[in-house]
Amino acid sequence: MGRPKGYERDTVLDAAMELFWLKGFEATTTRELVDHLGLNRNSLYTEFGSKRGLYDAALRHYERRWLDRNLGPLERAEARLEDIEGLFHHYVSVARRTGTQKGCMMANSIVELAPVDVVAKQGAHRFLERARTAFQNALENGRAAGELRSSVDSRTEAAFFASTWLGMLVLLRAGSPAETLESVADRAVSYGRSLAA
Amino acid sequence: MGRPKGYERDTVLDAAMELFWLKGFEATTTRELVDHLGLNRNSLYTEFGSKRGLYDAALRHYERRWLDRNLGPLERAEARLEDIEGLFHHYVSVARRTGTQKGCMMANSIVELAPVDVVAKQGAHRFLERARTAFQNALENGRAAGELRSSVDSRTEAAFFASTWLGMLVLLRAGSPAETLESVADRAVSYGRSLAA
DNA sequence: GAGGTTAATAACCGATCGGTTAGTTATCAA
DNA sequence: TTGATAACTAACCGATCGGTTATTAACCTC
Repeated sequence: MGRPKGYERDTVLDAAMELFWLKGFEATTTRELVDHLGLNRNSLYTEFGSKRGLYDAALRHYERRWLDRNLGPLERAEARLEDIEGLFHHYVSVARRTGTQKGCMMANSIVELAPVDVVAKQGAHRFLERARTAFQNALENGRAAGELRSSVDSRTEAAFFASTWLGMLVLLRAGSPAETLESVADRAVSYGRSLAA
Repeated sequence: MGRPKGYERDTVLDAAMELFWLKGFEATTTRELVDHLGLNRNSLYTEFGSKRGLYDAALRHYERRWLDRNLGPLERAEARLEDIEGLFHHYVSVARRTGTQKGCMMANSIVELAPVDVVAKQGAHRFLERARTAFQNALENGRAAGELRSSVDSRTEAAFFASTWLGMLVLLRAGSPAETLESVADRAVSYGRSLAA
């Protein structure tokens, strides 16, 4: 009942994600948002409550839309060392393909908001824990499959992979040349193989 | 001639650096700045021209004040593998010591400004090049001293170290526990040693 | 087709933003 | 002591910020 919405929430979140991803939270104005999102000012506030409410929704949208896709393979029960390699190589291809430099919205959110916003900080910790767990899962499954030496401490190694990956996300955001990303990925991959049985 | 300044430029830059470092460029207001810097509004604009002028000066101040200290050892002609290890361990101790999470102002600047600001992007590339070169210098000096295998590609390895280090800076900014940073540093150090002759 | 309901429109709000201007105060040289 | 210079104070500026408030338009049910 009532007038139907002239927008689709998912489409709006896509556009909001793009804007916040590129420019960050503070530098994105509500005017820009209403101009690009396909909904009017009033609907923005009735649907999302506030600029920050929209940002948080866009960030969750990003997690579903991108992180699930990128980290997903490492989180499967069948994950292996090659899935870690795939992740690193994926970001090299992103660097090679992309024009604009957006990096990772979640990493951007950490840097911009985590130190001064308790909600963002919690989201950051959830994300970092997820990433480390994903790497760890792939390592442990790989070890169970006999790919890795039994002596490797998967939790520690996972933290190392996660940190290198985070660094790549910053390099991506800086617009570093793809060759740099490739160097990092190559070394990360060869490090992973050095853990092999 | 004329009335003497009631502030010292270096003191002002220290305070501006702290504020911009913690909160970023956009979220720091000129009111906050004049409240904490020990100079008045008018002097801020005659001395630095604009909010952005002050930010850029504060960022250069950060480079002198912190990056020179942290990267300096790796840039010496006598730099060795142990200087790389020292850098990684240094950031673990920062994580263990610190209450607030500021990370690295330069890394924060990359994430916040590089994609939408050509000046910031140039600064980012200068910084990243400096970091990679520092690692590379330590590696090549180490190799010349017989510490490293002659087969290692110092440029590629340096990019890898730099990325892992960048990741640590993000972890620091997220307020990750010191143990996480320690895991990363330990693995980075042991990776460095795996390059030994 | 009338009444109820909800979204779209657009004018509007106080607050705060980065930045400027007018006038006062402190120092120097002569 | 006076005049030039430069930094101080503080009031002020238009623009823009995030958010709200009527009012109108589009849909449903009965």
